[in-house]
Amino acid sequence: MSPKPRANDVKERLVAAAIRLLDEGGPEALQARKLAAEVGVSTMAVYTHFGGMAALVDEVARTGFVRLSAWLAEVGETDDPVADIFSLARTYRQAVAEQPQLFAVTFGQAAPGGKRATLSDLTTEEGREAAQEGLEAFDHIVRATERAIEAGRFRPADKYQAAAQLWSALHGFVTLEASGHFGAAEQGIDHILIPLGITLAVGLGDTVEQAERSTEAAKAAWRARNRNAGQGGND
Amino acid sequence: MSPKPRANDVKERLVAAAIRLLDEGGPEALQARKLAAEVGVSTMAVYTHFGGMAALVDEVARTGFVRLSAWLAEVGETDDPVADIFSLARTYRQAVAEQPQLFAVTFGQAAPGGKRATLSDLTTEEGREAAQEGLEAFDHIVRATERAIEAGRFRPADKYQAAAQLWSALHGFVTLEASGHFGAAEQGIDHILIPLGITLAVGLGDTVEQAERSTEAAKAAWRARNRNAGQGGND
DNA sequence: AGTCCATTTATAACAGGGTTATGAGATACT
DNA sequence: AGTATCTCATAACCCTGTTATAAATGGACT
Repeated sequence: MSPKPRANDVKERLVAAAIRLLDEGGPEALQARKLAAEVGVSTMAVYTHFGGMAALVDEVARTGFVRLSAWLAEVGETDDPVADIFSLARTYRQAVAEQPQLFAVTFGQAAPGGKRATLSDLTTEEGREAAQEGLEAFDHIVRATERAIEAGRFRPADKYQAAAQLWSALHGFVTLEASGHFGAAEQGIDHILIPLGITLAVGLGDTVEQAERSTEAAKAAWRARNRNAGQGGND
Repeated sequence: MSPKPRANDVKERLVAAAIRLLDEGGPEALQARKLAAEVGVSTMAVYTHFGGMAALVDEVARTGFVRLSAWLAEVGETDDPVADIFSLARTYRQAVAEQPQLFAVTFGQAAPGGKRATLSDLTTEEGREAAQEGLEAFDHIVRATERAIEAGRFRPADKYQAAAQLWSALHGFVTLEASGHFGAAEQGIDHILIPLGITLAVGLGDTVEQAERSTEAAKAAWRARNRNAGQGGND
């Protein structure tokens, strides 16, 4: 509705176009000339707004973290914190599965700039206040872990350390799956991710029975959510 | 001792130079002209021996898997399979910590070619025979897991699925640590990797006491191994 | 030994990227 | 209105992957 685009509207459109081209054509599609053509400006726009391709890619990576956080935020809290952890995991995996190229950049896998949002000493009292963008995603796991501890499902423990364990496992599974291991989608989830979640929950203090019940609860919540959202689930 | 280099000796020297430049200067140092200058040939060598930079990078990635496998193979088998799993994890992490750039390429994080050794359906009976290079590393984890199950430390389970859980967690920790999360080396190991290992072992059927004893055994073995090898441990 | 053929290699050019110099246009403020 | 600043298009520059071409090398066969 704006014939004359606003001042830094170009900036946002460049990032949007970058993500679009990235998803469609992979990292090689992230080219200044292609971006400029897509948005309808010259390559100079990249330099006036970002200073170079590296900074633009950094912004794309940051956007990935923001989207992941937003997605995880949509996972509400129920009275079963372990089920919530499963739901977070499923959502985390779903985000990466839907936009693998974007999150490959976000997780620093293809960023040429090399500068990535480091969470530094997340598990120590100190460096945690230096909360960057990426920390928000981790915080969702931390909070659910905290509730699991408070509810007695997990043994008393440092919530950050316990959450870091869950995050490591989840991130590893998602990364390996995105790299092509673990085969088709449902297979990886049913054969590895869910058993992995049960293993971790039990190892952190839950009972096998309760953990399995929580996976069923999370599955039901997932199905209900997809039905409402009307998303043609690709997994 | 060979004044005149053999025929495809250039090929090996190119890969060696690539790994050297990669470790020293990061992915940006992987340039045809720099490689050629380093080896003392023209850039044509890259094309006669590999067909292009993409294939050369693939070879570098493959070399990473080979080195990882070789390193894991050095971890012997003791009568404590859970301790062996800890030792494998420590070794896996050590390899990545010592050559982060190489394994960033190996794990497909920076490969522009996009073609990576996919392990496909590792957890199904079928696709496992299509054993690629990278499978050897995974096999070490599978075998240790199998022994843990046979020894009664882990509950009876599909060894591939259980090993895939361990691999996911380990790979996730290593990846996140290499990205700068989890802070300094010892911190990440003591605060996250070891507790994560205990959590997984317990979740798979081990007792807390036995799992903790195995971590101590693995620590002792690690110290003894570093003493003998005389490696100035950076972790 | 001499000749032929395949492979390897160097040189030089091409193509496609990121980046920069420069000036024109637009925008905002006085 | 005038001026300063920001934004952007044009055109060039440099660097990197790649390729065309021909020289050189080395082995195989007669």
